[in-house]
Amino acid sequence: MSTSSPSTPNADSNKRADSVTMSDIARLAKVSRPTVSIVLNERHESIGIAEGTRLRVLEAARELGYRRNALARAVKTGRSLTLAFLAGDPDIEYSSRAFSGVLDEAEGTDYAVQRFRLHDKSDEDCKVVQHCAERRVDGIIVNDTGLATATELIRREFEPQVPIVWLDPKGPQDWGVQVRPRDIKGMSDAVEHLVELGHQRIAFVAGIEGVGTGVPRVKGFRRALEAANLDDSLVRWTHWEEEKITAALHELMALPEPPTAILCGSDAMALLYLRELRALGKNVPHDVSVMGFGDLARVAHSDPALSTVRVPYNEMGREAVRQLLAMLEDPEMSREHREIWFPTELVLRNSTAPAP
Amino acid sequence: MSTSSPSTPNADSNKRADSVTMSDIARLAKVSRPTVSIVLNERHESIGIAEGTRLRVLEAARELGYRRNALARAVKTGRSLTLAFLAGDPDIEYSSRAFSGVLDEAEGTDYAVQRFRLHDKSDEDCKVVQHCAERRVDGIIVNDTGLATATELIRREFEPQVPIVWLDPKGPQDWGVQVRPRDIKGMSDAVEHLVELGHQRIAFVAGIEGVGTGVPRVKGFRRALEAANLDDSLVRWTHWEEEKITAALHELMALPEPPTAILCGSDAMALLYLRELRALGKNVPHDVSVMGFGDLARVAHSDPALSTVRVPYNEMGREAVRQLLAMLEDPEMSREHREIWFPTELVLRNSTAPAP
DNA sequence: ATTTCGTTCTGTAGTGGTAAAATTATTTCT
DNA sequence: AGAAATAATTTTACCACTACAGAACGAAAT
Repeated sequence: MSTSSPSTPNADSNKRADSVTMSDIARLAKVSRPTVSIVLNERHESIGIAEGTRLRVLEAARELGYRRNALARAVKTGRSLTLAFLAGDPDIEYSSRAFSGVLDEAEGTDYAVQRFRLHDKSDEDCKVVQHCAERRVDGIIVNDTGLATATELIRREFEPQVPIVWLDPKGPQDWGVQVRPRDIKGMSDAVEHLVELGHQRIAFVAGIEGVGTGVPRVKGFRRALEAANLDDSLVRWTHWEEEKITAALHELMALPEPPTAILCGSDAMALLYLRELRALGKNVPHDVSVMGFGDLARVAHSDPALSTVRVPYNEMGREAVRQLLAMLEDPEMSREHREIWFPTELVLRNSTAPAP
Repeated sequence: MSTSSPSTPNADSNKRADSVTMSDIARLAKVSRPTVSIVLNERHESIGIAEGTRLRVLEAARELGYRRNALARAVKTGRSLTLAFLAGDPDIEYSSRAFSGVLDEAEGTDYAVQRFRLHDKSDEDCKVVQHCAERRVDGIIVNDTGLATATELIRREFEPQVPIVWLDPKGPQDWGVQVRPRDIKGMSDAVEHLVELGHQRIAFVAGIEGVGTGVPRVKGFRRALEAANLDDSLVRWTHWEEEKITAALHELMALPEPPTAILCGSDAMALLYLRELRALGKNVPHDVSVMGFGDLARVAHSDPALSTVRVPYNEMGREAVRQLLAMLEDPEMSREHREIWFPTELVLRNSTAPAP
């Protein structure tokens, strides 16, 4: 047998440095492995372990520098103590703020968070979702999925086994647990603020017609203007392309009776308009008031500082985790269809002023 | 094939997550469990499985909707196929850009990424690091650790078992694999640019003296000014507090011979100065040139658009993963002390102009 | 026909842990 | 003191999977 073994040098280097196991502790503390398990998981309340033994095990664990093996544990218990956060690129502020909230809330629990990136391209997303499934995550938070196919993909893969929370999903959805901002209310608050300032001609420039956050925001816009008996015809859809966004502004300002206030579908758009209006020789806020939506960190430092509607992404991320944990506690909760609404907040800075 | 009955193979959900296992496939395909393992892991090249058997297993797996259990696999193989990314808050753009690169590069491999948050508070970080250790991650990327204690904590926990890559560590470090930007070169490039524009009085406002990124950047600043035979005395340290940053600007501009160009330790500071200089009635860039450092996404849209030094965080994140994977391939590499330097790039926009 | 060989597959024994039943040790009660 | 009750451990089994030795089989070589 050992006469002609191929001399591969993988004899010991191939094996990963094997860490300390419960068996090692058991040997040192002169107890059985399950005893170690009971002690280290603090199940001695219900099982009963002599104090002396307990301390001996603890001491042995400390001495050997033992770290629990969450993987092995997960195999047996069927719970990986891992949550998945599926979203687009991490350097988009909306999703990173939500993610920050997720980490906030996950901290202090035993859950770790795995980050997966969605692409809105169904074949790549399919792989990501499978990858996620193979990890046996206990719960899933999905943020920022524009594509209906991804939604369906995720649903098919995980429902009803794995609880899912939809964080600010882009469209309406008649199933699952959803955490959403009160976009309608947020926008109508913004309109009311402008109306109070005496504005009569108010425009709203949104993203893609009929899709995403624009829909409820336009609804809020129209609702508030109707309530104030004002013209709600100044809605423009732009597809988020910078040229089209700029074109929309130029078109509005070239109107015989141009708007005295412009609401933007996003903060990014509002920042662009601040610059663009300056280029047009308009003073914000004295000639035109501008408001954004979202309250990105940077809009507090624009010039003028942007008035906007704060969407509490961070808190929403926290809530998503809370919901998930509740569903893990009580599987019955997973079956319910729930929508949790988060209030937005009017943030008034210097880009809004009384109508000229 | 497509006429398979929609019969659910496992009993009603009395048990929590009873997913399909290899045993189920083995039963259906009438082979043993190891055979299934060989087929599904595509080890048939070296083991040898008849094509008919292989297809039968594959078909059975498809029919049952099998998903590999990465956890169980990890327990046996000792590799979790998971990387950890330790950093501060995810909504800091620097770290989220690096994280984006990490995800870019991890995609397409079998590795998933777990995100842990560091706090620069040693007791909380200690818990995080332990948590991370329990997950048996295969490799670790650490970004943005200001505190030396965290560095030491991580080192003690994981070295030399688990390969670590330090992504833009804040201080010098004589061990481990480090991925760093060429701060010195970046700053001296910036100075050279200003010198070419005819500036003679150039100031640099940095963060905390002797700590972090300010150190190499000041070095680059001094080096370039010396080379140009210019005064390098206009260095100010501010501790990153907004009032102190502003105070530094006022102090500089009140000088008998105020600087005609100001280099900032960060983009955020530069944006603040843009606003502050406008308030002082100065025109940027005609009266004063301003440059940032980092190239945050938003500085392209400031007014004027900020000239800055791009730090390729995304690419650095990618490199960190590549380094980690290389170390996992060849454990010998983990022992080396390596520094990988990434070139910065001068990004010239509209906040710099010839000296008045 | 026997040996040799290679392919294809299975049996067995892990991996590190947990759960529950079974066993042993220690009290308590009569 | 002996039985019963209780506490403290251990034994056994299992989780889903992988590694490896070796068995079963047929084909080629002798």
